[in-house]
Amino acid sequence: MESLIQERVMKIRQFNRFYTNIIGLINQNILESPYSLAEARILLEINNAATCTASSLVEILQIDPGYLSRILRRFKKDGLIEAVRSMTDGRSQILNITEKGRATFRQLSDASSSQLVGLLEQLPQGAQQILVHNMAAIQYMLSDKADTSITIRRHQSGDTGYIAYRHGVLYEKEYGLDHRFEKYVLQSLIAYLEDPSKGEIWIAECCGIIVGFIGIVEINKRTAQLRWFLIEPEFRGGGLGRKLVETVMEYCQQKYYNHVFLWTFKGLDAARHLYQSFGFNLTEEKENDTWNNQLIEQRWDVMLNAD
Amino acid sequence: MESLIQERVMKIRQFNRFYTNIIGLINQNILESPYSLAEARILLEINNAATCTASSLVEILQIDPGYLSRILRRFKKDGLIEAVRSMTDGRSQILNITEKGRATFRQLSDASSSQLVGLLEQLPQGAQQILVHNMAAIQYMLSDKADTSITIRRHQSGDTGYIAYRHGVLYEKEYGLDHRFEKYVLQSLIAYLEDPSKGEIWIAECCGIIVGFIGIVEINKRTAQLRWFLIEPEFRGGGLGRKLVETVMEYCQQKYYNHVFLWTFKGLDAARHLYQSFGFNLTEEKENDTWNNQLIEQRWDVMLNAD
DNA sequence: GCATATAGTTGACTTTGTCAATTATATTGT
DNA sequence: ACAATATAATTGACAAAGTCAACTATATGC
Repeated sequence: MESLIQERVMKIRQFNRFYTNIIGLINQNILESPYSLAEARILLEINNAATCTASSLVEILQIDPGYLSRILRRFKKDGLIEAVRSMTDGRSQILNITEKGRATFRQLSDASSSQLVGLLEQLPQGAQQILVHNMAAIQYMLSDKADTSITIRRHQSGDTGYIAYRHGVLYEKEYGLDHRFEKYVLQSLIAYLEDPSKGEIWIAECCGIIVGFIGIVEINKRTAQLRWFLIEPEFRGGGLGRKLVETVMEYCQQKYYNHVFLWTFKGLDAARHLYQSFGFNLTEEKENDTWNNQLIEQRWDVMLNAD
Repeated sequence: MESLIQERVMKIRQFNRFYTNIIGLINQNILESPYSLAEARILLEINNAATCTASSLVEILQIDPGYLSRILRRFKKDGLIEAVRSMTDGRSQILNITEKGRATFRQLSDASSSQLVGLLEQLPQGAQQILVHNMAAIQYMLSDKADTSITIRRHQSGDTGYIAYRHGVLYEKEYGLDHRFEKYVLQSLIAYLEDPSKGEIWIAECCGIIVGFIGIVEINKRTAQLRWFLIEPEFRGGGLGRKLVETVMEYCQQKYYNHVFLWTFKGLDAARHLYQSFGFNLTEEKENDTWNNQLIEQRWDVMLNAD
């Protein structure tokens, strides 16, 4: 566990070194201009901000006030900005960009844009989109307002396909199951879609990505089968499984099912503990003869008290 | 089209500003140490490289030779590195990190690691993984050795689920189709999985991400139906559709199918042109009565010459 | 073996950034 | 009302970071 986070840290640091170079590359043309990186950054801020004072720049850009003062003096001398004393506070002065300043800013901006366009054009359209999307995801996750909690929602279009997709990929990797298992999962999902009112699917999402799911289908008025329970490997061991089973069991109570069962494979210790803690008992074991003879299937049942 | 790339450039620049701050945050503790960022970077390079000379550092780190020389002098004085004249080239000297240098490096490294651990620990395990994964993807796509070409492969476990998933999501968004359509797609996929030898699925991937697919199923010895043809919106208009249809048509020739047909929806002009260019003719039109009465379904057929 | 190239160093310099002191205005508590 | 304190912006003095050209020593090509 400790080495897992160390590995991630290593990868992030590697990315940081890599991306520092990329940023350096993109900023190169600014370094070739008569303005420094800091100056360009200041001009950008003055250009974009509605109202801007030296002290607000100090705060936003974490820059030394003295240093800033001199840069602003140069900007004024060059006619890029104008400073007018604030009406409400005689100490501070509002910084406004001039037409010339705007032009200069645009020039700097265009130069670094064309650098970026060059970088993007080496990628096909779709890959560009993926790149930008990945950046947005990183930005979101590292921003303080990121909601990295796991949310659970009901079924939406495409979910059944996604469930089959992840079952296919993960059960092949973990148990060597092939297309026959894939077909079996698809069939079970069709049974649900025949009459969605006779069942439900819950999808757990984190940062817009599906990280786990669970479902229930009615077998008869009092009996329901728990199905399609899967947590993405990276999200296991964090209590998400318990949360999903809880959600299902509550639903069953509401629907007055007094008997719930499920089929699983032998050997999943974490899952066994989870089922046991909800009162499930092992009721049947059989060798799997269609997908993989090594696998032992287990049936677990629980009776719910009417209360 | 032009504004699309401009928008991406804007987003990347925003990410760059954001990430520059993140990197600054992580490097903060190095700035608090008696070594500068550049010095830490140099020490890292000497520590990691098998053999290292001043000139190799100049090239890797793009640093001024004079500046580097002085930094190395200080490192030698502090006992962090040792320089021995190269056997093979009397001009250059091999830089070796000493035990003390390694300790110093580890200290700097640990400090910035702990900063990163703090950042990571605000995220759940799985989200950490997603973050690192996104970074790796960016790094891969922007590196010169990135293969951003689109590759086409055959069916693997999970693909049918993925096909259903994307159909469900995109056909709901684009045509408002609901779970009944989702079920229809699943059913068609099951028919394929019943006997995978009577059909085939091709998956187009870019940078490890599925960006489109197509399939074929045998109807009888001489007739096959083209199915599950979908290109992710961002990857449309780049010739991928043609490439996929081509792949299918070649397969049909090999299998001696002389008649291929498909069902599609009216109004997809790009698709119509594509089908026509492969010799397909519109043979049937009917209102769709199960999913959406607004939609007109079309059947297209083509006879292949035996050659 | 001479011209040229490369590895590394040094001196002189510019740019970039920091820190404390200073002036002018604003705010707060009594 | 006004003294104490806080904030906005500037300035001088300085330190750190980085650049450039000149220089020494060794290597390489013709």
